[in-house]
Amino acid sequence: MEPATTRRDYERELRQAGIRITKPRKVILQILTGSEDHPDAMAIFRRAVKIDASISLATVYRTMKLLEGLGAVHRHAFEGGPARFEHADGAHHDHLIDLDTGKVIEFHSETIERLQQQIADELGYDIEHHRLELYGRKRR
Amino acid sequence: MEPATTRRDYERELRQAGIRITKPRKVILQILTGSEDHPDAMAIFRRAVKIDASISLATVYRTMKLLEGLGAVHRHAFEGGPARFEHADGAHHDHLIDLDTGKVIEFHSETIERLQQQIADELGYDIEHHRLELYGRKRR
DNA sequence: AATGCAAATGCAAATCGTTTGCAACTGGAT
DNA sequence: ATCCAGTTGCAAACGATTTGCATTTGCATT
Ligand SMILES: [Mn+2]
Ligand SMILES: [Mn+2]
Ligand SMILES: [Zn+2]
Ligand SMILES: [Zn+2]
Repeated sequence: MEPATTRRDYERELRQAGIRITKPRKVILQILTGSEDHPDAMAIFRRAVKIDASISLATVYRTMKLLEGLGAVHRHAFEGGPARFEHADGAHHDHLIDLDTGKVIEFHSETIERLQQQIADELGYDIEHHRLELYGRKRR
Repeated sequence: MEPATTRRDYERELRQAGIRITKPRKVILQILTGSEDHPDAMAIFRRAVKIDASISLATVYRTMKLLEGLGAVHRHAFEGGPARFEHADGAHHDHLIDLDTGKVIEFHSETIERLQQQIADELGYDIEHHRLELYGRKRR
């Protein structure tokens, strides 16, 4: 049977956007698509250095900005820390951040999404994007 | 008739929290309670200097942190810019940011709030606080 | 396979928003 | 009026991110 979703081919996408596939970009894309967490630039950099020791942090930042512009990654600015990233594969979701562990849990509510639309409608706005973050602690 | 809501007396609150009412704090509180917008530290500083030319930006930052800790102000980290503040008087609300003008529009949905609770419940979490920001443009 | 050149890189320095060390200065309790 | 811990202004430090620039590299062209 077929996989439920086809994985995006980011290198193809970059190429057809007229952007060069360089070694650092290959490495960073590989890290991004191979991770299911939300690493920050420094974490991506550390992982990248293991694959290609010559990569610089500046290039990680430049690449994240490039990929964000192409819609290939999402940037999150959770409270307190540096920006964190995730590949833009997969469906939209929002985040619950565990204040004790820093763990990020993904969730999605179609109802909330609809209500957001409705609110924007009533205010005469079109939503470009939004951000819903819940900060909490495990109940015990 | 009485006003619908009684305005908080921040100076009293500070005093009873064992915190000194200094001149810079008076000025900053006056600015905060007298504003209905969401100024950043530099904007607060500029307004403060007009009232007392000796105030420093460092004190604005220190005071904002102090007031935030006391629950007297809320800090927002909207996309792109520096942190912005508003006094914590009034009821909870979320924000719609106009991407063209930077204008911040407040809204509230009891239904969304309830759904957030429900989601956290199902994930076994207690929400400490949350952040819902809509970024959009005026429909035309 | 060699050439050419704009695009991309690494490095270090710069920038931005925010925080902090420290000596001088109050607020407010006595 | 005195006292002293809390608070201030200043400048320097900070962490995250961006940028200038000389060098390297992808890749389109021969
Ligand atoms: Mn996610
Ligand atoms: Mn508000
Ligand atoms: Zn959402
Ligand atoms: Zn809310």
